[in-house]
Amino acid sequence: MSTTDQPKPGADHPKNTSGITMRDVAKAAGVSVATVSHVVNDKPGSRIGEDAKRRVHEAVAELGYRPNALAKTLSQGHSRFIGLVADAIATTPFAGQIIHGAQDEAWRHGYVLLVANTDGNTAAEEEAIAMMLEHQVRGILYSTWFHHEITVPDALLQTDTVLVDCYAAGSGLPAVVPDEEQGGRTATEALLAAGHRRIAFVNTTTPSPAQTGRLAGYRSALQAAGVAFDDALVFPASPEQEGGYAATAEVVDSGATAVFCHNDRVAMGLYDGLREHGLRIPDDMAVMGFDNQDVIAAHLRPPLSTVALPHYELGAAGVRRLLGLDAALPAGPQLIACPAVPRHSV
Amino acid sequence: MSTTDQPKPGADHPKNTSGITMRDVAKAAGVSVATVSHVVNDKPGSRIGEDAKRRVHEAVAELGYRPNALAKTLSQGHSRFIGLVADAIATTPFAGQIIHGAQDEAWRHGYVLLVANTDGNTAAEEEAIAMMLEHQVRGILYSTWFHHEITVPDALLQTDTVLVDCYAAGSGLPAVVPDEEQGGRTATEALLAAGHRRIAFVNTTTPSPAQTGRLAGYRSALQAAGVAFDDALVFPASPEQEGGYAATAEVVDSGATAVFCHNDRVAMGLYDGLREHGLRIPDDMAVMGFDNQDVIAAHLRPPLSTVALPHYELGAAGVRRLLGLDAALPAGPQLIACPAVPRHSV
DNA sequence: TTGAAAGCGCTAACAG
DNA sequence: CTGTTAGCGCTTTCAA
Repeated sequence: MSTTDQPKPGADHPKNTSGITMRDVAKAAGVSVATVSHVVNDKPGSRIGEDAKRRVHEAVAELGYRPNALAKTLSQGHSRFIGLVADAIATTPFAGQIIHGAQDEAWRHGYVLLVANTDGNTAAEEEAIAMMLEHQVRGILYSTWFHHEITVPDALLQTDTVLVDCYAAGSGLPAVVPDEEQGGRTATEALLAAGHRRIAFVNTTTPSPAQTGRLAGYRSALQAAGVAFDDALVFPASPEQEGGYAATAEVVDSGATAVFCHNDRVAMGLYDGLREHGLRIPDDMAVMGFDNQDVIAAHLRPPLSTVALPHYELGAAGVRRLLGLDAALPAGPQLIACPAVPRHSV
Repeated sequence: MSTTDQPKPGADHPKNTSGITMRDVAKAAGVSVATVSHVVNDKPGSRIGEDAKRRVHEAVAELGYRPNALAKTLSQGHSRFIGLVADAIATTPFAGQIIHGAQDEAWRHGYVLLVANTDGNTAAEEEAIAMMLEHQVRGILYSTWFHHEITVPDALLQTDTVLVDCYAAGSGLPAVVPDEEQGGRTATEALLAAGHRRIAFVNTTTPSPAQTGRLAGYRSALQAAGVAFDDALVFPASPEQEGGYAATAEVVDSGATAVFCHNDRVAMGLYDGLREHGLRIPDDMAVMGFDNQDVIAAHLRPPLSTVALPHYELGAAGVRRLLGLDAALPAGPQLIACPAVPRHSV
């Protein structure tokens, strides 16, 4: 009597999967499990007779066999899991896009994504990483919903890790982040290209790579265009609608004919302010945003020209980096371009 | 010579996990693997001596042992994975919140989330489900980013499934969806409570549970308050800013003193329109939104009072349902409440 | 061209 | 109280 037909002792868990194993297929096809394994995985260099092959395929179809990925992992010694730990998948659409990009790319290479949210809570983070390690992940993507510097949880060092949308200076860990400076330059260039010379910049008051990077980009674009940088043209504002609204008067008084806003939300606030000043966009004032938050940018009146934060790409590049798929890579964080998204505010 | 010290044949894959197994711990602690298993899992009813226990714990710490969750799954016969297939995790923040809720709740019960995005593509969907089945998931959460009816992919029938934010009429599959009608009622009641009697409703033109449910809620609130329903007070509009903006004139002309908007984006458009009409919110016109899209609602001027779509809760309730944790459940879709989020537009 | 058999790391009887 | 011993489903030599 084979071991398969005697009922397993405590076996009464719900319908797991089909329950058919490779052995069942082997039996049905009249071959050994080794053979089944070979044809199911289409093993290169396996010399299996056409006939046996056919019989196996038939049996697989007949029985509705599904390989058990976990058993495969165990015997092979390495899994096809990639862990993604995020500090906030809920707050903004941003993190969702990182997940999306990571998932698609992982998928493309036969990996599946294990996700965990930590809400920025250290304990949850430790736990999440531990869980991923226990699941033998190929590596971990550690991501944050806005670009900033972090200190790496120790546990991350126990596996291959890629930082996504964040970086850790001395850690030596590979990181993938948006190219804030190029983004700032791109935004400014759009304004310059429309003929503006007196361009205001409403920057955030929050210290961050976005704050310094976008400013640097703004300056470099100005310089490249031969326009002198004027300190009096950059205005600090909280990075939300309220900040943009509040900055309106100053911007208008500065005599600028165009504004580059630190982000789309600021631009949205500014739209309101400008309207109250009786100014039309883009005729009286051109405005560029940043982030390309669809809910906002695409539906303001007029639709907002902006620069996109490449979250999807960050996620995708993160897994490529983890899998060692990208060619020669620079030292330091890998920069992902922020493309212009022209609409009608310039 | 034990089998452990001879180098494995083709073993040269990257640093997986620590690489130390239970056997190593057993050896170091001078006990058997069974004993280690018992203490590591703190098995109830296992009578292990304090001393042995201590030695095992020490060895675990010393060696940095991590249990291999996959091996555990294999030997136990069932995994701690829950699959989440989503049609669009990127487009809106909504799907992200479903993932978040599902992840938190799964976590709470010792499960981990496997996510897959399908972009609504049937082939990707089949593939995603197959992959989850192969990973022996405990069950699958099939979710959509907006509430609507779907037809269930066959493959889903092979495991326990819960529909999240969608439903399939004859399928018999459990579903968890937002209570649109209660939401509509809640929104309307807020307006009623502020003393309004002539309340307009800008509804979407898209047929959906949201369209009919919110309208039903609006009517029932009116009726409960003894206000006659007036067909001339409901206006169709595309469910975006543009729709709300376009509906402004009609709403104003209707003589309504308050409006319930199908969603926050419509409300945002209406804000613009109202402003152009020189009307103040809420003094000249009170407005209620729906969805509670943070980027918008919290930052309009004045901040928008609205009703929240409970995406986080949908995800969480989905896994609870899947795990059979919720008490007696009604036939038909399980309704999740849409709570009011009062701000300053009423 | 195919099969037998030894594991992968862990759990779960069952025997001492 | 603790150790032995079968497996879980699959891959992979190695022999036939």
